[in-house]
Amino acid sequence: MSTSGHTGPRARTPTLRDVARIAGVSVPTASKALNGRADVHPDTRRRVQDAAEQISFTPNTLAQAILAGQTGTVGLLTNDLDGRFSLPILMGAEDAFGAGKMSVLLCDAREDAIREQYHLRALLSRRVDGLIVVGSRTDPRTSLGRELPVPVVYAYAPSADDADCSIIVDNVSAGRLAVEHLLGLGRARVAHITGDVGYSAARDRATGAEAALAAAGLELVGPVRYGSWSEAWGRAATHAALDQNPDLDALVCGSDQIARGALDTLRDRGVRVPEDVAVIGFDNWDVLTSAARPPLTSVDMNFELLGRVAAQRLVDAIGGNPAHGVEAVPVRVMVRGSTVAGA
Amino acid sequence: MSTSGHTGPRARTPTLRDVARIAGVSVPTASKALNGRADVHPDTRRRVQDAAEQISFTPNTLAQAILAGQTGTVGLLTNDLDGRFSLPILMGAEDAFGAGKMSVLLCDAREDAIREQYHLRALLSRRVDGLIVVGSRTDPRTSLGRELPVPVVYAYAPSADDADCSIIVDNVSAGRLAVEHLLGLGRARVAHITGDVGYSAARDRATGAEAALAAAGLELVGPVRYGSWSEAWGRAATHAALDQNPDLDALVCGSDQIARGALDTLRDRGVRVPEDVAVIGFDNWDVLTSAARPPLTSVDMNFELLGRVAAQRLVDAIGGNPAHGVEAVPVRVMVRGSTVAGA
DNA sequence: TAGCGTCCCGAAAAGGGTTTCGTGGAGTTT
DNA sequence: AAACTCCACGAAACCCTTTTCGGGACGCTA
Repeated sequence: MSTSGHTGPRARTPTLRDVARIAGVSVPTASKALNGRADVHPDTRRRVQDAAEQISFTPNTLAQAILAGQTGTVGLLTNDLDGRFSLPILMGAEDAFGAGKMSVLLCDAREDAIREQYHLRALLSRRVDGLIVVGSRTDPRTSLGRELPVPVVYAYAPSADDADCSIIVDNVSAGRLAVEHLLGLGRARVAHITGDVGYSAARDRATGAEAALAAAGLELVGPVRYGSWSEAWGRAATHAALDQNPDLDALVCGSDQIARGALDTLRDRGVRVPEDVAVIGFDNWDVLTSAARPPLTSVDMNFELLGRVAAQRLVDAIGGNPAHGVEAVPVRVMVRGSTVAGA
Repeated sequence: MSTSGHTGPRARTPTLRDVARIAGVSVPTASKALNGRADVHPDTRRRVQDAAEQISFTPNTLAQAILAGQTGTVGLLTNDLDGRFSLPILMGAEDAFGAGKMSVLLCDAREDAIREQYHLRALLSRRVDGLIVVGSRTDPRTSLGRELPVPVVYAYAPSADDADCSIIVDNVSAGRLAVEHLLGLGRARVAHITGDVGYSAARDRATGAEAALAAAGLELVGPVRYGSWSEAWGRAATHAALDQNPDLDALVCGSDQIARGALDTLRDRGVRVPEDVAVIGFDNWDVLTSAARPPLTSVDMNFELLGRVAAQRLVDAIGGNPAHGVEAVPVRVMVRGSTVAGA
């Protein structure tokens, strides 16, 4: 019968008291020695450090947190972990926090208000120092309230309460930049195919696109074609757009998926990209853009930066400098072969 | 200059002592009242509950954890948050833990051993009750060691140490199931295009596919075509396969991306799918499969289940029943139009 | 009315760590 | 030798909660 440590009762994790006993000092002295405080004799400090090393002592962060009133943890309350927006935001935030000494508690509420409340209570009882709430759509969401004991930053989906701090992507700018990129390439007959009109992301991008055209004294070719965020819609709408306006020379597609569908239809109809029609998408989702034929130019919404900015604002708020209102993160055009040949 | 309460110094979070004071009882009595312990007069209990409600008291989980020696948190140490494998595993685990009262601390080591050690120390100092380590490849990884003070479950990438507990996807079965699906449809001339030969996932799937053919007295048409996990390779390899074996009637593609490339090439060459050639992919990545023309049949690797199983094994281990060795979760074929017309 | 049992409640300890403050000893000065 | 200073260490208090245990008040019985 094996009685190896591996299967036997797990050894109690060593405490500062163990370190102090081995080093032959009191617990407070051991604490001071390990934390680099003054008033400890160099020889004593070394003995304590050796003892700590010997038993692989790690200070119990929980005990420290109780004293300090700060846990060094933040809650990341997402609503659509599955979606492609939450993940890069989460990565950016994890990155920004991890660089400091913050740890991230992750919860997925899955768009369920009940579950969100449940997780909120759990996070608060764990005494997180702050909270980032990540939405799954750009449409405003209800605030968690002003009475929370910790600061909150809303990411992607802004809070409906302007007193809250929200970090969002700038969809109007994104639409504008997309069109400006096309205009800069000499295109002038631009059509727009996009997703569900119920999404403010779709409406905002259309607004930006039309504004950029208006600034150049132009208009969209044909109506804004709202539909769904799918390749199938991209294919169907592109057929319709070409049928109605055979002379269009650029397509702004509301998402990379729609753009992929558009590319397929253009290819099927023998329309050359980018020579005859330039195509641009949104989101810069690598798996879709780089594999397309030709590779797809896309507006990168900078989700990871958004996550980092949200984390930074939260750290600021925890430090006593809360921000209020909505802040938009800049976007950028990733140029590939669907707008510039050979790019 | 606003001096509203919102921007002022944040109120100290209420403690059990506050509740006790308001209710006019001692702290222990308040504790017993709120925790449903006996030996509390009903009237007293109600007074305490009212007081707690009144100041939105939430017990400090940290203090409870120090007493109990259990924090109710687990560490999720991923290496490729960006990849499409980690996320569903993470979701499954979050789901399984969240249903209990476990909270998840998320860290991303990004394939960096230094960063992994750093995060490991941070998690241990937070006294997590257990750890799930998610790899980014199916190839075995070095163990974190047997001397850790908490149980560890490895997910996706198994530990090289068989004494550890690892949960993996069954790539051999996946390859076998893919071929069996095709054989069941009456196909007999099956070619295999897959990704980087350096990935055990690619080799294992090929092994399973060849085994299933051998069991039916058949062989692969042409060699296993290893390449990269990209649409471009799928397109190129499909051309090569068709040139060498124009009579093939089924393509097993090592990933959905490769399969998308294959579909494009088949379409370009006027080969009908699934009538002339059936195509099957792996991973069942929705954005790729459902948007394909026709929709792509794919082997679902059940990542979310993998995450849930890993979470369950970890909970078992924390409860004193550790599992050892490697456990594979079952996979399943999601049938769509690329193998069965109209499906 | 003395004694006994119940029912509630609170004092004390525990858990791991940090901080404040007091004290003992050694070394220095007059 | 007495007085003083300074260094290094430890006792005690603290953070928040839970658990154990002791005891006061009360009602009931003999």
